[in-house]
Amino acid sequence: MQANTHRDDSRSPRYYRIYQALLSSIQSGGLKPGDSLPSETSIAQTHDVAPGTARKAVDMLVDRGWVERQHGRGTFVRRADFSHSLARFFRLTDREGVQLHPKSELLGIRELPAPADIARHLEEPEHASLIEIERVRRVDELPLLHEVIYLSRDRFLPLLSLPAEEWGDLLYPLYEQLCGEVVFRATDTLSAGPAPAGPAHHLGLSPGSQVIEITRLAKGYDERPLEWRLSRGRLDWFHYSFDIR
Amino acid sequence: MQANTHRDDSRSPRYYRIYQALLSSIQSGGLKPGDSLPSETSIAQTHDVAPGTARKAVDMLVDRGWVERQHGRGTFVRRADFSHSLARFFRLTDREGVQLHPKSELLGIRELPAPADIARHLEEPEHASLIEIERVRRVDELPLLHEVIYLSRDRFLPLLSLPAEEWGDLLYPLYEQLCGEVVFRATDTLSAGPAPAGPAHHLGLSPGSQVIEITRLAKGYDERPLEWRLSRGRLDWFHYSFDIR
DNA sequence: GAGTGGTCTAGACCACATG
DNA sequence: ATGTGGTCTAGACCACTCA
Repeated sequence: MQANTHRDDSRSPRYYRIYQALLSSIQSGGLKPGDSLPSETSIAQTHDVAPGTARKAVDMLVDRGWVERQHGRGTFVRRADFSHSLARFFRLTDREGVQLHPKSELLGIRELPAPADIARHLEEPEHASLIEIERVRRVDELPLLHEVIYLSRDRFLPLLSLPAEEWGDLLYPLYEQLCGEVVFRATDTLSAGPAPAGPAHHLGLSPGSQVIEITRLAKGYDERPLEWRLSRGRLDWFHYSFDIR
Repeated sequence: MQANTHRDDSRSPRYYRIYQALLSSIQSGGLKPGDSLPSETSIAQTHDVAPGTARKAVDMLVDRGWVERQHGRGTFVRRADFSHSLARFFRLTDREGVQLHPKSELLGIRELPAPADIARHLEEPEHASLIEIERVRRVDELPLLHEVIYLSRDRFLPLLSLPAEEWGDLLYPLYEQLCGEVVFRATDTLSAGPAPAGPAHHLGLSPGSQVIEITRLAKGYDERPLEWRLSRGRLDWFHYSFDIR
């Protein structure tokens, strides 16, 4: 037989269409974090292509960080990992370069009607009912960040009845376990501005001091906004480096 | 014949060794930016592997940003591209999100013996002779960044005799054309601190105002430090966003 | 038309993980 | 032993660029 049965109407490459098909079943939630993808040979069979072509589609998912290969075991949908996001902007390592983990202190949680700008970010109707969480993150008792977090009340209702003692250092596992909402990606935006009295106080600054502001919009698999937060940090703790090319 | 003549002593994969060979000839300067790589078929022949294996090695170079494929023409060593580095930290887009290009104004250039910390960064002997360049970068006449740049006097001598009118907006092309020094990568580090009188004045601030500080260490192909610079910018212009996972 | 990269096939054998 | 991913072969044809 001849080598080429790829009788394609001028569409995109076959590996690319397979990549898209797999990706959309991850994004739609059909394949959840930790789930295993079909094996490469079975992907090849279902899409009627050679194994190498199926493999190339999986390669793309790996390159883009959607899945992770484990030799001999399979290929698995990755969980989002934020351990190197925010933290990287601050001096969170000790003198030997070891990563330090900040502790979270819950300052308060309440319901409120959505302010206009936050409603817009969360794609909620104006005055929709939101949950506001305020907390401080510390390393060695030194206040590193002051955070205000907004969530849809309807989707995160269980948080309102969680006793203060049971709030851990990380919120996203709580979202997942209590509310079934999984954060998949986020956009952080950095800028600077004056700190209002409350946050300034918690950071040990006088009101109006310049602070770094980090806003985050976190989204689920389906690209639906889940969380909006504003974190403020002391300028003298701020530090970040990265490589170019 | 049998499919497998890859009688490998348990070393790394063949595509990986080819990748390393190509990379080292880029890093050593044997292949310079703009040069074309050997074609994939000729790479396969010289290394005595199947075309697919050679291609995979080139894939790795492409993925890591060392080279660029041009369909039908060849594969070429990339030039470093800094257009999305520093600039991205500042509000350099207009309301429609179009990228704006800052103009550079040369404030001064002089020789001086290397201060200890800068000598260390540049891996030059203490008190080695350096060139110091001071400039301001503006968008629409608004001062965006104040920069102080340090270079080895010996390697960048031609800059000292360049008339002020001939300094363009970009330094790296000058380095390459006049001095034969090519910047290949850099590390930027962000932090904040008070501005000395000179920089503060140029940014329209009072001395001691908090500013964003961006230090950059730029290196050549051989990883030898070429340039160290300190850029200062107004906090109220500072803005950066990025995606996580 | 010759040469380049881009896609794809249909196999092979190896290394690793698990029951 | 079976199934998974990892490497590799030896071709094919297509799409693009350039002389």
